[in-house]
Amino acid sequence: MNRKATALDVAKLAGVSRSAVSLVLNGRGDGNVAKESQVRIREAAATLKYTPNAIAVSLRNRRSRIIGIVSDQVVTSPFDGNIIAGADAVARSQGFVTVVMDTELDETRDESAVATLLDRQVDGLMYVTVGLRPLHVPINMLRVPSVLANCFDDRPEAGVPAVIPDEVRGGREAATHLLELGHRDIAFLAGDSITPAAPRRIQGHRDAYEAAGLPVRPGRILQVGWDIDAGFHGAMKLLDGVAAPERPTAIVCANDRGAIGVVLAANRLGLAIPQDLSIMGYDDEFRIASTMVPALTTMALPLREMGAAAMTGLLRELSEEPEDNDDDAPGQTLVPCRLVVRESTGQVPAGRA
Amino acid sequence: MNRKATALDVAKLAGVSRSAVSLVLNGRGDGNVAKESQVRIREAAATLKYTPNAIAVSLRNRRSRIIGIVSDQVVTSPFDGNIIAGADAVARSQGFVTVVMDTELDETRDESAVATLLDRQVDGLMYVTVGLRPLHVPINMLRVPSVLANCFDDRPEAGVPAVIPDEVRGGREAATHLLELGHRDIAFLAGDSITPAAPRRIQGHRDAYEAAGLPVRPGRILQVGWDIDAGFHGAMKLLDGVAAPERPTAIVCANDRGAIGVVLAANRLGLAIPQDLSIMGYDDEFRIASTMVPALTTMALPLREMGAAAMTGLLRELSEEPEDNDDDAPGQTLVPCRLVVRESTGQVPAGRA
DNA sequence: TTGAAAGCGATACCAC
DNA sequence: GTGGTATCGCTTTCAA
Repeated sequence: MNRKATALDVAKLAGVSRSAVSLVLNGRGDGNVAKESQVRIREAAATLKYTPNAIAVSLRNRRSRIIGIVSDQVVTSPFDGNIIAGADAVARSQGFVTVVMDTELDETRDESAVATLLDRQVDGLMYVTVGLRPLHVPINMLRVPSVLANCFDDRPEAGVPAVIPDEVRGGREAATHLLELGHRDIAFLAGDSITPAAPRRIQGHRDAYEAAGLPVRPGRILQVGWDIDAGFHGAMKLLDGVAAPERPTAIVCANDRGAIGVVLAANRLGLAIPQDLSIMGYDDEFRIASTMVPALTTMALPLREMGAAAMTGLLRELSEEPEDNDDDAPGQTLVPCRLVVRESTGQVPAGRA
Repeated sequence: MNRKATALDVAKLAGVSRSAVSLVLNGRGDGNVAKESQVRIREAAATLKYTPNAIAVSLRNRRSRIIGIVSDQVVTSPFDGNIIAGADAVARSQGFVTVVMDTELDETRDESAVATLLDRQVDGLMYVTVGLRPLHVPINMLRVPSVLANCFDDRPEAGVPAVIPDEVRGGREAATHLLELGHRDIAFLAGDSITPAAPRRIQGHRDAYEAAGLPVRPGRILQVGWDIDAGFHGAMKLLDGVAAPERPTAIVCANDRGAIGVVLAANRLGLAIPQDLSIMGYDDEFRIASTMVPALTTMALPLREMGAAAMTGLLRELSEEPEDNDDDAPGQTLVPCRLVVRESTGQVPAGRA
């Protein structure tokens, strides 16, 4: 198997021309090529293990069936890889291949990554980020159909459709879950105010309280950060040395890592979960939330769905392109989060309802 | 900017032929093209924002400057993404682009992923896995220069070079760190016996004891699994209801997640870390080990280095290929792990030395 | 020093 | 029905 077989090799072996080979192997044989020849061509292709040279096909057709994915740090970081997985699954199911380029958070590489991808004649582009955030869309992305996943254009005039999680609703449903368990004094350990996810989740939290006709107790919403130690210290501030009646009966964290910190703190203080304190995470991080002790109730981000939705929209745009109708501009698509109830949340302690 | 500029457009604008454009833009202008024309060509290229069509170049040169990366679940899972990051950095620095295809652990997709990549005319292939493991190398990988990262050929006759972490040494150095702190009764919560990492780390652990002339206490090596709950239950087995003199003074975990479980258990039992118990993780997982409370001492896997080493070797093979000399077959390259000392390990408690 | 021409491998139109 | 041929964009001889 020295060199790959070409269409010409197949044609020779089958005793026909390469045009015939092309037609038959692309399913347009009937009505153009004699049945008999078709069989011979297929046999020849099989014996030679012929597969078309995708590069040549791309050059000829001026489309590569490649979707370029630019990621800020999805590959490097442990987060949000399922966005790419979801996108790739959809792409693959339609005969597309995805090419991922990770800029490792170096924004100066954005344009060059897009340029490289464009030079490779990608048919479309997707930009994926770790964590919801505004994005300064690389100008060259506008040259081909594009979509944003987990981020949105920082210029209002937009133009590039975005698929993002419905964070407000997620925050609302998280709070609602706890309110339904009888909790009234719920603390919220948010990430930071820089990323849009935290304020949106907080907004949802407030919405839930409002819908229940209850006031959010002052000082119950703290922006502490996204890591284990942030959750730990935030929880200590809320719980350590505080008399039981003054303690929140539940803590919602900005993510599962923060929740780990809260559990760590609760363990140290001798508080039982969920009997003394209910704890919720956010993200449903793979093999973190489900394996915690106790297993974490959490709000799962719809990562796969987001990736799939973004890719589906992009591929649709690709196939519709000839018409070039902008009137169905999708703008932002909000994908709902999923509440996953496990063991870390329970009924409010007696006397605190 | 409707269609991208081609070499012909540049040639017209500069008033020369496309051959001249090609020569100049590929650095072989001197001695072939008049200085004056060279300037005009460069100017024309700049004004037209000309960049060569990579697809056409690939077809013509019969090499794509693309390295295909097949991953079992590196993209999807939160682990080991830095192998790809390290590999990509090296590839990019040499003008190559990497294309990642993730099979999501579906081995039946291995061959088709390789075939797809081969159809795209990749110049080389890399297979990357999450966690060290033997790999049934897809047969078609042998058609182009290839390399394995974090895995190794399950058939001894091999042929495909592999870059893997030096797990035995890692286990040894972890144990040595604790022995140097005076610990004599060290427990090892290993993952499972299916993946080769656990037994190798255990081997290193035993080696360290042997080198120190000490016996490993029976029952101190438990294979419990890789997750938080595994570490928790393993630790409870070792610690709960056990009198202080009979408790191990240190616990080494197969990974950082297990260590989280051990800390959780220790907190519940009222044991202070590291005063009562030293705990070590393994992996130095991003924003886990460093943000734990207390911050975890851990054995960092050399992920970036592995990826970089694998890609460096692969690219070298690509450039050497003409000679086709197998005599420098690299076989397996072992990359050392890095001990990261933080707060979870300390001197052995008084009286337990 | 320059430009014309031959491919790289596949597709699709158009005569036959 | 069939096969010749132009074309995609670029590189690289080879004449002029």
